[in-house]
Amino acid sequence: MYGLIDCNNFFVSCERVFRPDLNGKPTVVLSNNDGCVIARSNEAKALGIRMGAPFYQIQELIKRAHVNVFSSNQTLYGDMSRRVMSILSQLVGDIEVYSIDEAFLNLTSIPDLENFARYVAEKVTHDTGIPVSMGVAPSKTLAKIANHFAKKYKKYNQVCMIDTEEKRFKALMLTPIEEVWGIGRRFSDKLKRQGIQTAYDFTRLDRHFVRKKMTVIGEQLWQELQGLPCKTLETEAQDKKQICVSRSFGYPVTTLKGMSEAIASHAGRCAKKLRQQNSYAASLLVLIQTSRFRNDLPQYFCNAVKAFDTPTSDSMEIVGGALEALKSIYKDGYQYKRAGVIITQIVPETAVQGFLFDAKNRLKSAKLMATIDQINGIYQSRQVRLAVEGVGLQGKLRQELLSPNYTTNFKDLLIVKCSK
DNA sequence: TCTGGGGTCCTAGGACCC
DNA sequence: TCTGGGGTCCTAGGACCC
Repeated sequence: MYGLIDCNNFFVSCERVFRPDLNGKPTVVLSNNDGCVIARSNEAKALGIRMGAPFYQIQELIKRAHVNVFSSNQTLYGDMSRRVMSILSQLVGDIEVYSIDEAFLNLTSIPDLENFARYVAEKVTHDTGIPVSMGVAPSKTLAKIANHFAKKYKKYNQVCMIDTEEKRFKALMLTPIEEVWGIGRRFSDKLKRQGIQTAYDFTRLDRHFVRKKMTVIGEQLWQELQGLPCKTLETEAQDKKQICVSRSFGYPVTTLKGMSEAIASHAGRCAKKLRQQNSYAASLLVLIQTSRFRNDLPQYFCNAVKAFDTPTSDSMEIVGGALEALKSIYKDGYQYKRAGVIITQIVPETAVQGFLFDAKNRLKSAKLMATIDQINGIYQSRQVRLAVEGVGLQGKLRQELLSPNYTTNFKDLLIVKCSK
């Protein structure tokens, strides 16, 4: 059996741990640049605030209903996530960290499953302050559905089990097809046109028909919903096949110098992530864009690829390559809104193919990078970086409603006062 | 004025090989 | 008139996830 544990309204819950006065009050968390809503408390959902709603469009409602608003504090959420996952690892052993707020658990051979699941959920909430829901079922896809019920209906008291055929049928019939994990907009529209409304209807389709229309992915889904597990638990973090850092700017960028700083900084971050998984990259892509929402301004979307003769993880080479690519596509006269760097053709350390005419002292560069990473590791920051990266992203982001880094910065530690 | 960021997998089709 | 058969690798595009 699989368990899926999922933190409720995660980003909002993180803020509430340190601001208990917000419990019961409508609260939302915004994306980068305070652009749109990416997390909502139940009270905010009840007000009709949509996921992804642009912030400026709901200003009035926010004021009228006294909604509490936060900028994205990824440092805080990342740290809270780490705490949740570490408790889960201690209790279960076999876990797959699926996203910042979700994990699959291997619950095979646990005797009193329901009580155990309840204990895990309560323990996480007790130790971190984050409310969670747990779904338990014979496949990951069914565990997702069970989790959904646990979250939606209070009577489940955090835990929903799909452990009999009767419960499975009932759950499938109550699940609209578009809510199934792995069915997005396109497939749900297509299926509905064929009269498929629920997950149950989907399981009644002919297997070969599903395979033909929705590839192996659809076929796997079909089997998982029957209670036949196809997706296994991936307990080891896999190396990334591509690494991407991209950001929208808080304010338009109109100069090559400004754009170079952003690209250099993104490339530097990519290189650091690449070294963290001990990999090397043979190619990167730089992209720059104007705002697609500004029809009144001239638009320009462009990207360029830079290939390396020898796969590298050296920040100087990667940043240099990215800037070279940028120069080949940059044009004056536009208000740029977004820039990004994507590293591709990633190979592990053991599979690096050398280049016959390579003139670079790779040993020396590796030592330098290791030293930089070590220094930055101590402070959990990027204090040491290339000068071309400038002051980095912080100056270009808009984050007007940022909460303190309660758990990662001494200056932001809460002070508890004892009253006499 | 103002609309996020980072990933994965699969398939079809083109280029190329013998 | 008629134009093989079997493969690999790469990329673009589609679909999906949180």
